[in-house]
Amino acid sequence: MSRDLTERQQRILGLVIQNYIETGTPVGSKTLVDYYGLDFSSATVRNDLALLDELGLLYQPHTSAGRQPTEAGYRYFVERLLGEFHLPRHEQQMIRHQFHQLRLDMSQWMRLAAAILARTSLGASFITAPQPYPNRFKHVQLISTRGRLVLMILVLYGGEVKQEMLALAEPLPQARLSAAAERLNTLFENAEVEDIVARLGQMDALENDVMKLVTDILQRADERPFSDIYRDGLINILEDEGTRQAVRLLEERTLLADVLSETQTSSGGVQVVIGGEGRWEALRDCSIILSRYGVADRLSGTVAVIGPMRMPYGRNVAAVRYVARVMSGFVDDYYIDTVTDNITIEPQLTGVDGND
Amino acid sequence: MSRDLTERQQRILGLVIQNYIETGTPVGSKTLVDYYGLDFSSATVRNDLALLDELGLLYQPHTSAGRQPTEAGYRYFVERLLGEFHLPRHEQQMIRHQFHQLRLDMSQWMRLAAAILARTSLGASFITAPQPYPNRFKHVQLISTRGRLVLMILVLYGGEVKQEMLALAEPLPQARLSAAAERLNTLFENAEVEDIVARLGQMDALENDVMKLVTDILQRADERPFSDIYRDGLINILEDEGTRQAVRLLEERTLLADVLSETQTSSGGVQVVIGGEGRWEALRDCSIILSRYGVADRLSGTVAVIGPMRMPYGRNVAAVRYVARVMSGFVDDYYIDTVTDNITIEPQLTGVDGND
DNA sequence: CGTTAGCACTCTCATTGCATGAGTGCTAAG
DNA sequence: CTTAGCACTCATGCAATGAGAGTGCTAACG
Repeated sequence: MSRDLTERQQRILGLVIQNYIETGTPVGSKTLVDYYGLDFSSATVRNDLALLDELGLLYQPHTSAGRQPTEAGYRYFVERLLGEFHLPRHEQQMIRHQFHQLRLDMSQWMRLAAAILARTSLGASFITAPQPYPNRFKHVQLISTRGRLVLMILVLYGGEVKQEMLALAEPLPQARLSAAAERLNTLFENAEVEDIVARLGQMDALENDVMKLVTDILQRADERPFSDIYRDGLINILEDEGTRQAVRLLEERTLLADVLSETQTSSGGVQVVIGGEGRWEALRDCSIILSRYGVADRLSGTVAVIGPMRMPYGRNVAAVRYVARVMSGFVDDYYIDTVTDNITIEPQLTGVDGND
Repeated sequence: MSRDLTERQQRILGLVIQNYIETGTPVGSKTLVDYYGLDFSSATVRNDLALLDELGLLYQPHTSAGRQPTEAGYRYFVERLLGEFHLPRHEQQMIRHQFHQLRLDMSQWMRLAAAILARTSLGASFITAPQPYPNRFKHVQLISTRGRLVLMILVLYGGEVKQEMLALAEPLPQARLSAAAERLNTLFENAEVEDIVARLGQMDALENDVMKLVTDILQRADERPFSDIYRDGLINILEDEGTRQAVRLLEERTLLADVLSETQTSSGGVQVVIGGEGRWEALRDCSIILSRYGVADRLSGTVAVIGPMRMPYGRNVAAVRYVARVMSGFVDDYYIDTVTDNITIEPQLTGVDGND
């Protein structure tokens, strides 16, 4: 850490990592010189390797083996050596094209986003639905079904639609239900949970039941975020025992919530979590590339790629950034909001400019 | 196949399979006699083993090893040797209790059903949403959002709720949208796709646009069924290379659709697919236990457990059967339908009675 | 004729020893 | 500071070996 690396040392570090990412085997001084036609000798390289080893950026799995990157090595690589990289134009085009095949439905977009990332990264991917903050009431609809059962459909600002059955004390005609819904819609337009809670008990039984259920749903949505999530490419990370553990992240909502809340606290940069950062055992051998998307502070979700620590960072960061940007565009264009001066999240890699 | 097995041979076959399921290692004649205190000698057992081997029910991985079941062996076991088995009362109670903690929402039920099966089977599980047949229009709602954008919410008989944005030619006030929705609701009450298609072009522009989108959605739902599916317990099947392949089934919708359409053609029995039945390469080393649930022929989904061929069939069949029954109850009680004389699917194992 | 004891035989699996070679660190010279 | 040379280390692959589990077969038995 302390002193900065010389240019040659940086170059050697970069080549080791690049080669290790390609081949998966520890890389030695001779390989390095031969393969990349370096204009200094293997002995020189050895000296630098020893230094990088001492700095904790590289290590050898055993005495007579070549070097491979440590977590710190990857981190140095990602933060300082990874140049600007964008998806080739035609790939961008293809992605945009696929999105434009779809109709205007967030769940379809999310599914496709996950699929695209899984395919281009050869890792697993996930994407969480844009969470509005705070949740606000937009519209409720009551649909008479059978006997005392009523289907309640709740629309929130942000565009989320929740549905749930409601059992009445006695059957009521659809007209009565529609009237109640209409009244509630004008009464609670744009209300937050607290507003609704405060006014419970001031309505008739039906309306009160409905709004009670609405508050339940809203509170639940706050307590258990990230419930709406699409995954893909699991099959890609099942080969190695190490990456396989990452499936936990995708299956256990608590772990996912934990990771998501500890990262991405800041704005819209692409963030790279390497080797679980010592905090998440299940991610010990994995890296996650994630980015927020949506409308900053108001309506944002996370899109991510998970793969082995040994992954093509340049390419994958670019893919995540691009997909996040496309999704941000959709959210900005099509999502329901009260105001129109949205500021779409523009994913960048920390400190690196993300224009294309 | 030809001749029936003697009682002793059946018993030996059963014990071999039972022991193999427990230990995972090929089981030999001596182990069998010692472990289960059989009242005939190991030589006798050897003779029978040789016969069972010849019949293709058992095989030895190599000359000097014990026997283990073939696919045919498992099949014989499941179909003819597997006695009636039910979940212990307290487990049933616990499961019911967990369901009653939830509110009346199909997606929550499905999520829980998958979770319960994953936990009790120690395998992977999935459950598809009840598919109504045929899809019929119940209710549409148009919600003005921002500019020309309208959120359309479509409710189908069966209770499925679809949402999608609709871009109008020009902005319209909410009152106009509500009026149109109301008209469409009376006009198309209970209509199937064909009815709607037939009447396209007989309405004003707005109504036509809406119903065009509705038909699109309905047709798409028919073409790509099983889109609403919950999985759980993937982590349980990742250890063995063999079972790991089954993840494909859970990730690739086409494969899943293929398997589901080729099985469960009949009514509500619990069905066991062993080793892919020669048809599905990815399932070569797996077994699937599946059951329909819901309302026969009208509104049914599938619930299933996937695990290694070497799985505790008795227990898992019981679990699937029980969960399917509970879910059938929910569908019967709470789902929207035009008629009320539903016939809930009662899962049984083929030929075996499933009352409890 | 079905069952059982005895026995030779087969084949896997774990262990050991050994040779190979990649890659290192160190030293001394350029 | 860089480089050539060299002794050294250690994982890996291969062959040989022994132990043990389990078999099939034969002959005796009720």
